[in-house]
Amino acid sequence: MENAQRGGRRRRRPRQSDIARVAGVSQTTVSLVLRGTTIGMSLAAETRQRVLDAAERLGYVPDPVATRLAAAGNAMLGLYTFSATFPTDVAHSYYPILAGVEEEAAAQGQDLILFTGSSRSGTGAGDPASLRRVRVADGCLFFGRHVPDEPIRQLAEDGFPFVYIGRRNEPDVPYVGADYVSASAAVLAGLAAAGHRRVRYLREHDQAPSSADREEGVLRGARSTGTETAGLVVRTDGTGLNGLLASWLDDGVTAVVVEQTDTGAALAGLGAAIERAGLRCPRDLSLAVLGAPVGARGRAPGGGAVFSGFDVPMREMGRDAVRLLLRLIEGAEGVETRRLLPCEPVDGGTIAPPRPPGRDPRRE
Amino acid sequence: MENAQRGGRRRRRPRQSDIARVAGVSQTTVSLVLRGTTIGMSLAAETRQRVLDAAERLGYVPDPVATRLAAAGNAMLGLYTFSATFPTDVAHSYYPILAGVEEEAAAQGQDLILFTGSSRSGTGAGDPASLRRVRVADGCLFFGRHVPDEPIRQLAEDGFPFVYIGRRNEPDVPYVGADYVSASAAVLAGLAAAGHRRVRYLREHDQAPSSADREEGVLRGARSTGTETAGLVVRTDGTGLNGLLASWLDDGVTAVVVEQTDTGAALAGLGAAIERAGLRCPRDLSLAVLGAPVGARGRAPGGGAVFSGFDVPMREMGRDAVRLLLRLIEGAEGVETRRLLPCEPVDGGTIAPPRPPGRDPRRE
DNA sequence: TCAAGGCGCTAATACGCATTAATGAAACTC
DNA sequence: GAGTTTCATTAATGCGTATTAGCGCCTTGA
Repeated sequence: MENAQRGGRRRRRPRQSDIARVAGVSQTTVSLVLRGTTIGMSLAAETRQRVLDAAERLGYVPDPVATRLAAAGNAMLGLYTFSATFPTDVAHSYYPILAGVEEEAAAQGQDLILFTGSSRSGTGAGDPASLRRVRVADGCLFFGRHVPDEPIRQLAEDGFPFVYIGRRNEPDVPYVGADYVSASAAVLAGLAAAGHRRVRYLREHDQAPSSADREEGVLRGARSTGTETAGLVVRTDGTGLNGLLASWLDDGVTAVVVEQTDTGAALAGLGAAIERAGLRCPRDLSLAVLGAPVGARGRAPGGGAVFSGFDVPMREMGRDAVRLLLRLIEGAEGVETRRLLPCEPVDGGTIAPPRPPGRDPRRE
Repeated sequence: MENAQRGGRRRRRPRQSDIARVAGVSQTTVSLVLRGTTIGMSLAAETRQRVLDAAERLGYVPDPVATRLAAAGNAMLGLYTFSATFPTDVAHSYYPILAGVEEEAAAQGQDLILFTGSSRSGTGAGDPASLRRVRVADGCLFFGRHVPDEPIRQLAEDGFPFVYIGRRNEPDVPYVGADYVSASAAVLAGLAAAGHRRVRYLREHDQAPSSADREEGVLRGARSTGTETAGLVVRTDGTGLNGLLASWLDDGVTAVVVEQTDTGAALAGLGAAIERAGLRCPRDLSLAVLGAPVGARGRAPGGGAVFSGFDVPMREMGRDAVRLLLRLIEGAEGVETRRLLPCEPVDGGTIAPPRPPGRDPRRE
């Protein structure tokens, strides 16, 4: 239909059969020679040379499309996200995943298809029709905080290979996630070691496995270190943070732990509240961030210090997800299909010993 | 060979012949129905519906490779870069292009295939074989500072549609670039308006169209504003900047213009030298940057001000390149295939009137 | 009643390459 | 010299889709 080659006087690209004619052999022989597939085959050196010469003379280059068709597999991995793929505001947060995926895919000789379906149809991210498109790839990676279960189950039933980036609760769903539980517990341990006993954990309202894991880690860490757990967990939609902050100070809270999600709303809001209150960190209040994306870590309010907490190994998650997906595609047995990667602790400058009891930083 | 289906229970992807069997028609009919190619054909509405139902039920998606082999389009655009696609250090510099491309591709209902030049063959980025893979897409976008000409010419000869992101010198090569010449000239005009007459332009050593354009713009701007052109252009490999800076001050230079490329080496080096010399900007020296990527603009040394200069409309270049490519794919006539987009001037805080003649900022 | 034409659908083929089964010929065995 | 084993090559087929050239049937007009 729109094949440009039909133009007319343009010389058709030479194919194997052209070489075959020139060299006086069959197309099969040409394929064998050029492919180097001497497995179980043997070719006369003289014939091989004739073919190579002819190929050289005609300027033969293999057609990658035909090659892939014949090889019954198209060496393409899909990447599908349930949020719009590249929204500007989360760019920094998800970019390392993409970078890691791309990097490893390239290393493995796979091309990457970015499915843009989520943003297109407008019917929301999980549109089943758009999701089905991923099947053009040999396998697919999924990521995004919130995910529709049903269409995925369909794919799973069909035996289509896929891997989530991020932990999932559904059984039998392969994923590569981050060990938020251990990392969060470690942060609480660090605060306790610095002397903090009254802490608040500020998290967003929504429900996602990664949020649940952080909360679990925080609670676990608090319990095992003697940190108070009453009132520890606080949910926010990003509003009323001024009031919250004030009440915490009234209560003698000396450290705040903040969940960092892709939007970063909680942290940004709290940072603004702290600056408005004229507080300095960590002198007046210690601060820790759970899961700042590597390389996009912000600066603490009023201080310019790097946030203490931990980094999420986004890039490595992307890489590992590709490796796992390829194992699944090749049908490997006995692969561990649910992996949690350790998070890198960050010893920033926002944790200090607590201020003396009774001292109200707002009075100074 | 690498046929993944053998795993056992994985259901093969349904093809048109499967649909045909279920619907009780021929594969041809399935193709006609799904393709919507009713040109000169007529199909019973009832038959059409049966086919559509079967396709839906089986979860059919067309194989992009086979589709291409049969000389039809598959609604996929390629994106190929000659540097590794996502090297960490240039991440911020190229990301907006990717974002723009993705955004527009999604809006146009096209998926995106990321081809990584540096992939399997290991023979380097411009490896011809690796480049040919792009043909599985309907068309392809290219970007990267340095580019091998020959393989591209091959594609062009075959009538394969492609667009460069970034200006190219070769005639007949479609591109979407940035108007560095005008933007650079405008920066020089701005410096002249502030009173600067003795200026230096620091550029990197390599040769790329975008660098040549900036230099041309600088010279043009200098000539038309009475700025000295002798010794204006200085090339650097990033070393010896301390000495350079000292000699400039000796010569009474009051402003420096720096080329910002994807590596940002020149700017980073100069910034360090300025800080080491204890200078403040713009009090002691005015500074302008040619082509800071939007959103990743750094801060001036010792001042914290935003660099004056101009922004490169990377995102818009990405978007426009997609639009142009689609026009080429559909074979539109009379399309302007070589486009330069205007750069956004940035009135930052690093340009001030020159210090009084004879005053040496190092003595203070 | 017959040719002309429209309708609804399919058989056959092309796309370019990889792979398997098979063939003919030469070399070797006893 | 009949049977067996290598060796070198090829015919045939498949990969999944698009397109071309019909085929049989039913109307229509004369």
